[in-house]
Amino acid sequence: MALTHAIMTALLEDRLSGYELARSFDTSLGFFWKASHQQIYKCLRELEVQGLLSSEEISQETRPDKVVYQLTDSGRAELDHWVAGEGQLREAKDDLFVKLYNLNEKNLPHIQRELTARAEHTRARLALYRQIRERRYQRPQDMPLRQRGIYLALLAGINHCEQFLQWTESCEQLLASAAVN
Amino acid sequence: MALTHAIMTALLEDRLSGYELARSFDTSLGFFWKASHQQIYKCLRELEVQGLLSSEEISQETRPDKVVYQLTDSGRAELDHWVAGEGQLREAKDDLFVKLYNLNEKNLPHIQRELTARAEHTRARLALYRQIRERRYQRPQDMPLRQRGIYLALLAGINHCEQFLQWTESCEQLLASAAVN
DNA sequence: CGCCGCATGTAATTAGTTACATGATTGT
DNA sequence: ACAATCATGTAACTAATTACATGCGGCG
Repeated sequence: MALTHAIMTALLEDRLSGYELARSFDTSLGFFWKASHQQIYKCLRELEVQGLLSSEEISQETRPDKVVYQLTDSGRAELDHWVAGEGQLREAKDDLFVKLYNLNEKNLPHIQRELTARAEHTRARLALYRQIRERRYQRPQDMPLRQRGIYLALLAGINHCEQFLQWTESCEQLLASAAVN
Repeated sequence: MALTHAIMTALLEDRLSGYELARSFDTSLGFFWKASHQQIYKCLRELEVQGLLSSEEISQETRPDKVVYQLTDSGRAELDHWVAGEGQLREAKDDLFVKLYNLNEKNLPHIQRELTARAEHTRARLALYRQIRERRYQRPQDMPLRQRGIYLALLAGINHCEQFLQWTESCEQLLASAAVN
């Protein structure tokens, strides 16, 4: 489960509760690895049993108590070991492309709508990425290595969105004429 | 399971055996939806039970017998229904970006190697995509709708590869100076 | 004779999703 | 009063991976 490594990565610099992890997976690292809170809590318990994380209960006055986790030395070692290993490529799976294989006169309007919706979603995502870049990564070349890595991941997200939006324009062009016929 | 729909899509025009499906998932549709042969065989049996596919055993002299599947009317209807429904976006998961969040002096050489390997893999993939485009999609605007859809999926693959390769160059630039220090 | 491609599976495990559940506090 | 946010879980299920297994025919 690479989710374990994503969680440990999120804990590299901060001690976080399951809830906070789930929140941070809605942004930042979560742009590249999504997980539900259920999965995260389960994973956290397993990681603690394995001794890769340690936990501490924090009492809070105004809010419910929470349990924060941090990397243990052996967690750090395991993470280093994972990073040093060969990453395996998992092919992206996307409904949209499978649907395009089904394109015909009848479903054309619907698929065009889906393309538009995806473009819309991608535009929003791109705006968010760009905002993060402007706020925090004006001069990546001056930053420490880890920050540069995070910046590069962000840049991959930005480039991917830009490319996707260009592609949706190609789709519009190639499908526009068909809509008339 | 969207794999069922990918399988039905692959059977839109051809009657195929499980083995042939697995092979075709190494190319074409498989660029966008991967599956192992075990998963495919299992799925085929379930789809037949549900009446969405029908099968026929084909005796072969020089090779082992095989079972070919084809879409039934209700399979076609189900596929149409799925295409007409709302597609759900599943966020891509990629080790590489999680690893970038772990970037430091120690693992830098390894991560650079991984980036290079991915670029290499992407170049090969891109060459394949381009070959397919040149051989079969010289004039997509003159093709029937379904072919255009398939072309657009291919184009997404091409654009994605091109974008990724540009990104790996950004990585090289931003990480080159660090390697010296 | 041994490996490769064709062709099909079982079994066990891991990963991930969906539905449901609880209970506190803060803001409108 | 009601919804939203914080905080944590259980249970059931679906999807996917990994390891193992079988047997035939062609090629070098």
